[in-house]
Amino acid sequence: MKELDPILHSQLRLAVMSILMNVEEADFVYLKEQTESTAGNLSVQLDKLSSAGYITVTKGFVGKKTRTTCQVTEQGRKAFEQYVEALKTYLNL
Amino acid sequence: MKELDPILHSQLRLAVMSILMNVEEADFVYLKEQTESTAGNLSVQLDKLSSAGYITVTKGFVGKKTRTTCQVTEQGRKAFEQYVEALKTYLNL
DNA sequence: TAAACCAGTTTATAATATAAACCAAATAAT
DNA sequence: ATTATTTGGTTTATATTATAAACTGGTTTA
Repeated sequence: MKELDPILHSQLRLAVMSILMNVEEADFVYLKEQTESTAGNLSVQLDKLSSAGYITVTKGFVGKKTRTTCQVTEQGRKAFEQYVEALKTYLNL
Repeated sequence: MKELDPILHSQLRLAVMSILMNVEEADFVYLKEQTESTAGNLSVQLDKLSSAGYITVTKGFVGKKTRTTCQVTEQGRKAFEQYVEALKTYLNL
């Protein structure tokens, strides 16, 4: 039985990746809304995805307000697709 | 975003359920082989699935040797199917 | 200028997964 | 016959994880 990438096998990280797979980029606030997570949890999980090289996190400004935007990397895209393939063997899809 | 049942969102428990969904019953030794898990880990996770009402665990004998067999319950079957549906929204399937 | 707010980060805690250590019975070896 | 090994597990300890609570630094509002 195939291994399930532990970085992706986490509800919140998977939700984030799922969103980022379908969108050019997404910012912190948007991800927080969509995933209904707390800021702290989201912050931690974004760090993990970033450390794993699955996303890039860019801090910028919009006017005077900070804005943190995230994008999936090519590596992240691949990992996600492999995770999906592995899961299919578990789910009988 | 849908919640992912935490009882099923675990590699080993999911693997066990996946096997049990396709088979009338399976014993401890078989599950251990198929999942390539340690006996300790498997024992703990079977307990959790059992406590959740997702499987039944029956201890019997075959000759003089003990034999622990597992079957998925109707509740377990439903939970598994719902988990699959929930996951699909994450995986874009 | 103080109070409330926004966008996050850091830290503490609780839950989880996992393997190591253990146990009792059966079989094999000496 | 007695000791060693294997089988089929369970219990317990540990390391990792997920999560929320508490905090921070700047910003707008009153």
